[in-house]
Amino acid sequence: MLSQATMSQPHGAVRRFATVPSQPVSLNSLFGGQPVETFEPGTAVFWEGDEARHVFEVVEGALRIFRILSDGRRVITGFLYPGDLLGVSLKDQYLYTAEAITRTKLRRYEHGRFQEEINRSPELRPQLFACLCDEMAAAQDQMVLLARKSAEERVASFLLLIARRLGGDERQPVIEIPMTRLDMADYLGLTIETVSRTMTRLTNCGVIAPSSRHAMVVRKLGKLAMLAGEADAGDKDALGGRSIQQAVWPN
Amino acid sequence: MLSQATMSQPHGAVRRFATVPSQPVSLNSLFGGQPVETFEPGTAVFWEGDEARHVFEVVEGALRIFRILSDGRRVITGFLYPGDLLGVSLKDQYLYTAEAITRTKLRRYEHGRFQEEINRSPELRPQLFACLCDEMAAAQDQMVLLARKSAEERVASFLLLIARRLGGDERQPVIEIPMTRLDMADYLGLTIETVSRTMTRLTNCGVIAPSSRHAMVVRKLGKLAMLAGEADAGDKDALGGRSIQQAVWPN
DNA sequence: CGTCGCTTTGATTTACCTCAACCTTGGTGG
DNA sequence: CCACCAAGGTTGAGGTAAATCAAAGCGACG
Repeated sequence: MLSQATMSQPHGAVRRFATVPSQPVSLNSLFGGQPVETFEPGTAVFWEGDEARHVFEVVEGALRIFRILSDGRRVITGFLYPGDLLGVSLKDQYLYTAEAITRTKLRRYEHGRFQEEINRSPELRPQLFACLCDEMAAAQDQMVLLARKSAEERVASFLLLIARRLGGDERQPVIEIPMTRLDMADYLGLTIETVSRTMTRLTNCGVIAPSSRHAMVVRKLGKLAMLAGEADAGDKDALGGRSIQQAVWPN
Repeated sequence: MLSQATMSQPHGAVRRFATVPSQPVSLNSLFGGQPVETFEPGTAVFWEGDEARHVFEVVEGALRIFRILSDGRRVITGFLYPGDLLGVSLKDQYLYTAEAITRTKLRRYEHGRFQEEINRSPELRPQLFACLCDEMAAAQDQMVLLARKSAEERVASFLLLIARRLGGDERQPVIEIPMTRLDMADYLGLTIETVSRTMTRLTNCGVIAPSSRHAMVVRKLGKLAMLAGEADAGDKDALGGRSIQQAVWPN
């Protein structure tokens, strides 16, 4: 819904679409001429295993990217927002399904031509490379979350990610959560019940204050960061910087 | 980076160092002229947060790639073997620590020059791109494993990955496992005890037969694949192919 | 106003973790 | 050559976080 972009997320691409100055060639500007296509909530843009014919740019809305195990277990490997690119990872088949969460608008670019453009432009290449690296970094964060974090830390990490993404630097950001509890659960490797209980607990602690089912105010951003287990911890607002290695830490 | 890439499905590119034909320019051939450096078991090649000055090629041995949470929890995000590249992922800081598991030999390339070479060569570029994509695919497999698989499925998946990697197509591959149980546990998001118990169970079922602490024979590859929960399931030998889209599929 | 999908809350179960003891292996030195 | 030791690995008993099972609350929409 909101049109801000940038959050290194699996499959995402970063890049701010809205505020492109026009002259400089950016990845997103590539899509400028393409017609906008609309996808209703719950509809798939493509399926895992489909031949990978296009690259997409998210113009508006939100999508989930997921894979499904043979017995139905679903794993959401990422969410996409305006400005993100979709389907860049090549191979000749898509390796995940992409589905619209809200009503979503996309621009499409033929895969081969996309590759050509990238190849041709020495400006675009490093941008794409940087995108992939952000994506890789996000994937690693997610592996850390899934491998070693508790339910509370997972939910807190998720909310924090969203808050930083579209809450900007505000101390008590209002955040929109377009996805359902089931989406969150499948992203965080939990069940809906556990997600729900954890959110309730966060509410009772005064860390968050829900305004509707899909929106809330983060009242204690610093506390949320602490709960997320990311070692930045400062009580007020965290500096986005990835702070590393402090083996021992009070607080 | 290119860390866990190799572990998944050899997409061909950049893999195996040994079988490079010599004339054609390959990513690995770039490192040809560089001197070989040796790292003793347990020593770090670089630390998370270090300024990313070099890209490395693994010539011999095995490494672990990991991150550590503030309270000491460790997550191994990948293992590297001969032919793999390390540190490709840019940013200006390494975002994980790389440590030798066995005595390891590496070749080093200065980061900036590596970038230049890549930029210059229209042959190398797609190779690097393919590498990153393999890596991304592997990261996603790992997310699926961590988010939704049981302990048994995790261990089975891990053994299967190794078996396919260095066991070739044999039906009862002999596999070497250079890492300790703790490494496996931190890679699979489990504890050593659970890994140990699970391996014992697999042994009792006749699926594997340990020959030493760090080597074993996989006696029932098909069964292992089934236990790994990867939907290939066939009772005999699985076709390495990634089977996809089972949304609706009798199997 | 009733129905349907999503969410919350509660009671119970369970897979995995934790704690603790013991066993194996490989290296070292007497 | 064997006794000893330390590090890594296995096995067992018990605890717990999260899953599962079950029931109700809450909106939105026809």
